[in-house]
Amino acid sequence: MVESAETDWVSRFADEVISEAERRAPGKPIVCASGLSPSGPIHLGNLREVMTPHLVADEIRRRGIDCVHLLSWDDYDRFRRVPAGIDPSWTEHIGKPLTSVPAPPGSVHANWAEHFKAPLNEALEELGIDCHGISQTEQYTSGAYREQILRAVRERSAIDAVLSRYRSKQVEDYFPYKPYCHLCERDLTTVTAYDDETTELAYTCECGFGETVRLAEHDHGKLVWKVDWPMRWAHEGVIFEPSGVDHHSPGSAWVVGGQIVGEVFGGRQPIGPMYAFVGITGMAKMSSSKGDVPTPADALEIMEAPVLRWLYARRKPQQSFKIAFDQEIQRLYDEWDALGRKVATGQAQPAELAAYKRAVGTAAGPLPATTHPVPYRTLASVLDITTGHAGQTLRILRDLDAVASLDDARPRLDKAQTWVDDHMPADQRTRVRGTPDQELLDSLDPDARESLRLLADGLDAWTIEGLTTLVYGVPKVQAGLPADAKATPELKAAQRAFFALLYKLLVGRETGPRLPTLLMAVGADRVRKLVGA
RNA sequence: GCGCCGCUAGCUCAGUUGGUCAGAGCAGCUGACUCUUAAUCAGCGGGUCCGGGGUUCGAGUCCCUGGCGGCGCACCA
Repeated sequence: MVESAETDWVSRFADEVISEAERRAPGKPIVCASGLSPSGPIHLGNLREVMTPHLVADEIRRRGIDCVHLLSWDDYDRFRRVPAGIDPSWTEHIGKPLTSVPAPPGSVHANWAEHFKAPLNEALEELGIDCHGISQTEQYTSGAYREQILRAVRERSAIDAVLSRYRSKQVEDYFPYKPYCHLCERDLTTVTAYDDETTELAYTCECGFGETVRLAEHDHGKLVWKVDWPMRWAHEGVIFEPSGVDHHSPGSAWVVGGQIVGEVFGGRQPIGPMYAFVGITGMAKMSSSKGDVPTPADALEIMEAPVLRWLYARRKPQQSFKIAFDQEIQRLYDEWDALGRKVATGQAQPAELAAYKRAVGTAAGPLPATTHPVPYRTLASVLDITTGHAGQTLRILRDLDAVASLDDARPRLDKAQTWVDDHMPADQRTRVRGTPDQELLDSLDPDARESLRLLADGLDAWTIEGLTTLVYGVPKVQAGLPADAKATPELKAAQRAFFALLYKLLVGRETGPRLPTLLMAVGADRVRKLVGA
């Protein structure tokens, strides 16, 4: 399954990761990692956190090298704030681990963290991303990190020294471990004493509770983020883990972590590219109504998994890009189909080919594809005018592109349907008139009336091709020209005028979807009624 | 204050370790199809690679320095 030398960014990282892994941990499976906090919806920007290591891990696997992709769920992080739209009573949970906070009202999930993990896990499945989830709640509460915690606490002055290099205001009594209160579950605790010999730790909580525990057997707290992250690098032996730009400033987690991992945990910082943000276009409707940003699941509602993978694979991590929820998606799909044709005929450039292969499948095999991929813009147009009516849709698609059954056009057809329903701009939507525009009909001159009668009389030619000939032919007949007359400027003008009249009568606008398709979708009887015949 | 990213044809972007690197797609223009409509096809791209220095035989491609745009950090995650 090893492909010829692919020179894209994924391949280059894979090269680097493989050789680095041989130096650091020869013979062991290579570890790539992602980390996500399920504090809210996991959006498309967060997907880069998973997609980037996935692509690299997948490339490594394609080369036949053992590789694991860990997904650390920071579900032991504190619940920081109640998002807009959630019952204000959730305020009482602020400070608790995300796994100890009740899920939003109406959720079927056990707690806040699970509620937001579930949809992402489903999306990852659909995207063919194979990774191993690790719950930090389970890790911390099972004592998996106990040695590392003791080590960090023992070395707290060293950690403090690293952090002070970047701090603008100094802190007193730095302590890298935060206990969750045993009474109220929250982290409003303050460590008041610690004995390095006995590991006895005393804390008080804002709720009034206080106690002394032995850290060596205490599994109810966590290392602060800037220590937690490097601890995990060392603990898991992570070789590759990207992170967002927000972690790459001086004093930020990536920077201080790189020093702490070695000085405190005896490990090494992973190879870790910085990735830029992922933007969105055309989500006015959703973001305003739902009050949040689109998720991978939202994207997968309107585009197939390979296309979404392609967006992340074609751009280098440090390059920002936008995901289209507006009409741009049609252009995107055109580009995608064109790339598919180039690949099929061997015309694709090496980097294009690499991105394409990463998009359509993984080391485990190809992802589901649409058997008969009709252009997305065609699907959108057809679904718009048929309003999703299956029989009409099939009739038109069969005539248009020899689609044998709607299933052949799926799942792309379903994605386009969702796009039309949820994202197609209202001003582009086609609304076939319910009743004739009597005022307009009454104002028509004899020539125009004649043209409509000719159209109505010719509607028996009930195929796309027949209707095409008909609509172009009516003005010719009126001009006394034969049906196969060559187009002249005058004739073209007449045709355009005729089309405009039909659009006006059928959809109330000067323009619209191609007439043959529109006529077919509207149906002969209704067309006759609307043109007053 | 510190720092990161970007700035290449109208738009979106490709351009591995410096040497056919000045490119692609879209838009646009021209033309074809009995078809100038929101679904077709073919042809057409000389743009100061943000500006200014420098290194080099040679720099979008490295260094320095200005500019513009986007973003981040110092307390927390």
